[in-house]
Amino acid sequence: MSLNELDDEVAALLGDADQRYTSSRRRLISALQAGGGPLTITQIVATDSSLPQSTVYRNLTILEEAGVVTRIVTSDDFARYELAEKLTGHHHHLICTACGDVLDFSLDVGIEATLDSALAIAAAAAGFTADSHRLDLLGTCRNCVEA
Amino acid sequence: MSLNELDDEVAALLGDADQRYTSSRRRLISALQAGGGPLTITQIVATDSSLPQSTVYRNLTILEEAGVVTRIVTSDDFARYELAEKLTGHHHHLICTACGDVLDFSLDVGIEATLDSALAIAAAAAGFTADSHRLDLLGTCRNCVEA
DNA sequence: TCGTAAATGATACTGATTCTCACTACTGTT
DNA sequence: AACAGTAGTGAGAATCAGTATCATTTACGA
Repeated sequence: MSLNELDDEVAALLGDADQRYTSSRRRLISALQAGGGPLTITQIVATDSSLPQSTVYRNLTILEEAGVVTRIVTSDDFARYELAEKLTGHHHHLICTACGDVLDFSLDVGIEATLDSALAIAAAAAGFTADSHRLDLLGTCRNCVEA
Repeated sequence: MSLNELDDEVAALLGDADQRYTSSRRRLISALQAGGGPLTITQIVATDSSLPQSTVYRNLTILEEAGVVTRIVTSDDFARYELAEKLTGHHHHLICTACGDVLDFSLDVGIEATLDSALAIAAAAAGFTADSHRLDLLGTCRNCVEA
């Protein structure tokens, strides 16, 4: 998705939620797109220091409610945000247990399909209504292995 | 695993970590086993009110370092703990996005194997050293669907 | 039994996140 | 183009799950 298409899509989603696509929110989206993976609030503010922390927190909450971004929680103390799968496509995360960094990766479509049907069966057995799945790989990233 | 076998295993793991298997820790393990899924600190204290909160926090940290329990973080504000997979076997979680509750489920061994090999390939491609995977199903539990 | 080290638990503290609120910037109307 | 009304902003205060402190208690080994 090009930056323009992304912008249009974000504008539409915000419009549906009766929210404006303000300059702060544009800069936030732009920082997230440049990030190449989920970012912490600290990373976002470091990327674009014109964004005050309170604005980042507030707008990420609004963007999440509008379905534009997704909040990712790992085991460390910092929440991370990335563009929603609606915008970037379905993917998973490599979570480094040493430094906390998170990278994206995708699986073969066939495997996703196999998984989805197995999960649907398991969910039904528990009387659970499934919305989505979340698959993360925990380990050590290239940088931390070398260190 | 019976309660006695579990006790022996926990005692061994704590011994390896130069930690004692004290009465507080026994009660903690017992509460976690009775829980049938990951529990929050609040739930643990509610289950066994003789356990002070600070002791629960401290001992869960120690038990996690000893490999006896695992800390689970979902999107709500409360960490949850469950017995480590070493003790209960590999499994996954159904996470209710309405009430935050977490239930256990398992997948067919064949599907786990397929998944593991696909993940190994993806990890290698990213220069990532994989330790384990985490697969959760997000949705609405039976109670919340009815409500 | 004694001495030492570990565990306990009430309480104080920390820090990520959320809330508050006076101020600013839009948007649509006349 | 000025106006009124509404939404967004951002600095600082408040919140609260989780962690650290430390005097007291408990348990192990000699």
